[in-house]
Parts: sequence; structure tokens; C-alpha cells
Amino acid sequence: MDATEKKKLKLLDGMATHVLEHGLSGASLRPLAKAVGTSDRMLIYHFGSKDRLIESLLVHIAGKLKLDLDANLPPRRARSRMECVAEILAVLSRAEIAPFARVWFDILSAAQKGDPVQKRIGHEIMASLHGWLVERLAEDETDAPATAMALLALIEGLVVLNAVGHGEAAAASIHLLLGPSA
Amino acid sequence: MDATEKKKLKLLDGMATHVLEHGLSGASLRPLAKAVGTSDRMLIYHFGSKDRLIESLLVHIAGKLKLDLDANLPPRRARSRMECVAEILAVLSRAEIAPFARVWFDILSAAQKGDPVQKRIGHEIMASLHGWLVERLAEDETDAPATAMALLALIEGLVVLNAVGHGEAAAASIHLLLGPSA
DNA sequence: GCTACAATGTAGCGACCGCTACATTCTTAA
DNA sequence: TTAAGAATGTAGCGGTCGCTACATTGTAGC
Repeated sequence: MDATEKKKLKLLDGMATHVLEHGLSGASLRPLAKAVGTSDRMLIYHFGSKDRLIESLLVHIAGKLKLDLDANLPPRRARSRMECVAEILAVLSRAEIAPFARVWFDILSAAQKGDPVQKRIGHEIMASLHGWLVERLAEDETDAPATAMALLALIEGLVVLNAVGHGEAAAASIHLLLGPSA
Repeated sequence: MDATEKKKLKLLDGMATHVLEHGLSGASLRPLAKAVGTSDRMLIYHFGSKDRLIESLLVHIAGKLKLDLDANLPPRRARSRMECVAEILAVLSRAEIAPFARVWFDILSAAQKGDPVQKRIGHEIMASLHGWLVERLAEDETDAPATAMALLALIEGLVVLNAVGHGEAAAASIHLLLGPSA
């Protein structure tokens, strides 16, 4: 990796921190630049345009999320669906994840609006989560990929409901779909 | 309802159409005003500020969604969880609903960012959907409210996954959590 | 008809937006 | 040492933003 790439990575790290704190929508070049000690002029110089900067930034943030989850999710197989979901939920419920959720909804909004770049990034984030679920499901699941996809839907729904204040009630009810936790 | 309220309702109807077409984030006064044949000046005059206008608009849009769902969801009880979810999904999958999904993610983004107004509106929309589910679940459900909440999470997760291109795979897998459709 | 007030048009303020032209400084290879 | 190109600062363009001051028109009660 040459110096240019290293510099870009450093900028992306700083901007990611800023976006995770202040949200993606409404993030404009001048505050972003100030957060990393440079100017809007230089951000355009390095990334070409704001659109390309945002794309790089989202990929970078998705990578950070993946690293975080990898570091905090035990790689062992669960004994049950409920246990599997509970472990993922425990990781996703930490305070450090909330800023990611904020950005996640921005990605979903753009994707639903038709933005192909953000839809692709969102697709990959979900594919990544799906992969984790597949690897952590109990071995006696007959159709692990499909089961993981269904559990993923449940988890994403919990994230949504949590955003509007139904999180606790929803989390307390999922055992009705998943059976006992043991 | 006096003439003032009627005029406001007409404005809200027109603006709702515009927002459902073009999205909530980025909706600014001048295009909004143009869409209903008036001026930004008059929108501020009628609603006081943009924030209050958006609040009225979201409540109005939520009401329209509720009307649409009420009109299209049969009020009979389902024979199974799968059938219940399938019926709701059929309604939510219609093309007319896609614009609402766009606005829905904008609401979630604002709610996650801490906006109390949009969080409240989102909470109420989900509470409304939850109520429908409770009334449509089979009578032999032992804990209908909790079951409905879990199903609601599943449905919202499907909406999310659909936005990023995993919709079909997810919809095809939920029978693994819900059992057969009969 | 007059008056009071609601409704609306016109114009613009100050701030911010993404982006660029131009000049300058810094670095590096010949 | 010098020439070339990369990196950066300064200033500003044309546009949009929410909002407001001010003047004008419409309207309804006395």
C-alpha cells in the first residue's frame, strides 16, 4: 500500500468516526473535512467527488462493523436457533453498535430510493451477517442457509422495532417463534 | 372543520403525493410548494415552520397508509401464523406500498438519530400494525400480543431485506420459522 | 364605504452546498 | 540544481436552503 492509500485510509477512519457520531444524511464536505483536519478542497482532490467519497466511506464503515462483530461473536456453533439469535442480539445491543444502526437506516433509505451503490453495500452487509449465521447454526439444521436467512429477517426486524421503541417487547417475544433457549 | 383546516388537508394531500414520489430526506419547501401550486412563503405561513410541516405531513402519510392497509387486509382470522404473515406480506408487497417504505426508512433514520417526533410516529405506525396482527391471529394462540410482536419483527425484517435485494430469499425461508401455510 | 384583518406576492437575507480556478509550496527524480 | 509534478491554501462561483420584511390584495363585519 503506497502513501496515498495510507493517507486515504487515515482520512476514512476519521470521517467514519464523524459520520457514526453525526449521521450520514446531512454529512457535508466542510464539517467532514474539519473533523479530519483538512479542507473540502482536499477531500474532493483525494476522492474525486462527494459521491465517490461517500461510497468509500460506507465500504470502510461496513468493514469496521464486520471487524467488530468478528471480534465479539464467538465462532462456535449454537445449540439452538434461540441461542444463536440471542448471541447475535447481545452483540448488536451494545452501545457501540447504535451509531452503526443510524447509518444502516440511511443506507436502507438510499437503497429503497433506488441508489444502486448503497443497495449493493447494504446487500453485502446482509450477506456477511447471513454468512455468520450459517456458520453458527447448530449442525443438525437441515437447511442452514434458508434458516439463517429467516433468522436474519427476525434480527433486522428487531433492530427496526428497537429504533421506534418496541425493542424490548419484541425481544421478549421471539422465543415464541424460536422455541426454548436451551 | 373550518376552511383553514380543509385547505391544510388539501395541501397535505398534495405534499404527501410529492414526498411519496421523491422521498422525505431532501424534501425542501420550494419544490414541495410548487407541487401543490403555492409558495414556500405560504407553507411557512400555514404550518409555522418546516419542522411542524414535516410532522403534520408524516402523520398524514401514516394515516393514508393505515387507510390503505385497512381497505386491503381482510378482517378475518388466519388459520395459522404462516397464513397470517403471508396475507400481510401480500398487501405490503404491492407496488403502491414501495413509496411508503422509502419514507419509512427515513422515519427510522430520524428516530435512531434521536428525533422524538419521528420516533413517536414510527412507534404508532408499528403499534397500529401490531394491532392488526393481534386481531388476525388464529384464536388458539395462547399469547396473541407477544406472538404478533414477534411476527411483526419478522415482517419488518423482510421489508429491510427486500430493500437490499434479499427479499425473495428471505420470503422463501420464513416457513422454516412459521411451519406450513395450512 | 370603511376598517380591520387574513391571505398572498415579491424580494431578499445570511448560511450552507458541492465544486473549481488559480496560485503557491513541497517533494522528488534527473 | 533544477525542472516537473504532487499537494495544498485562498477565494469564490452559482445554486439551494429555511425563513422573513414589506407591500399589496382580498374579504368580511360594522
